[in-house]
Amino acid sequence: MKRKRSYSRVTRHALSIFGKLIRVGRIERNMTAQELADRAGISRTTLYNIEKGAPGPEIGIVFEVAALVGVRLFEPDSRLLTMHDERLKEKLTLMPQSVRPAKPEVDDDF
Amino acid sequence: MKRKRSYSRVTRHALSIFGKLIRVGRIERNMTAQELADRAGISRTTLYNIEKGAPGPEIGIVFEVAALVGVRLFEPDSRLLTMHDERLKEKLTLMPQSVRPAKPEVDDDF
DNA sequence: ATCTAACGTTCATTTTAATGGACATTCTTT
DNA sequence: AAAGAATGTCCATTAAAATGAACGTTAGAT
Repeated sequence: MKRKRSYSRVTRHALSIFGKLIRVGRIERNMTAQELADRAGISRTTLYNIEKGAPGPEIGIVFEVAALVGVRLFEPDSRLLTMHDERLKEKLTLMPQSVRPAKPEVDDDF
Repeated sequence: MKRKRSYSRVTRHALSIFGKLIRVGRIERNMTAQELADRAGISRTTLYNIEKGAPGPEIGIVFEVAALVGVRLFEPDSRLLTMHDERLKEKLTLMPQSVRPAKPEVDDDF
């Protein structure tokens, strides 16, 4: 079966930005593509795809590369960090363990 | 050849947080795992791995899912957004096009 | 201006993720 | 407490990413 996928504009945009951030970080740190690839334990081709903002690469690899060049998603001042792991875990326990879809077809999210 | 990979602590942590954020977002929006998976065009198994914080899933898919439940990497107040695409492109053109590794083995980043 | 190395890009092969099914295990509502 | 549904998790198959080689192009140091 074919599996062609589509990505929303926001996703593509985020990927593009993320790739550029990594590239900028790498150049600022004076690393060659090969060097960074080696340190990350990946091939230069994969790094190329990451910097290009391709949707395919594994998220773990991308995060790893990002960390290597100082690009962090959860910066100290980021709103996302405000809720770090433990907090989220707590919050999660306070929420329903399984979700029951709303009976009526009323779309309540807008 | 074996290709076993290792991920740094920060990477694993970031993945864990990201997965939890998605899960919280999903539950808040009252979606079942199957629903969200369908909307994202992926299998429930993959969503399961994403929420678990596995490093394997494609970054494009993860970003897409995140967007669907309202988790945005580049929030308005995020430092990362301050530099959006165009700015980064500019900055990039002002930087060297190719990096030349420092001659001496002096490790200058610390 | 030249020369070397970093970069952009493609491609066949290898390795791994995505899938859908299946089943046990909780939740949640009745 | 019983039922039904949502979730956790494993597995074989299928589709796609990661790799490394290759090669032309371009930037930057001499």
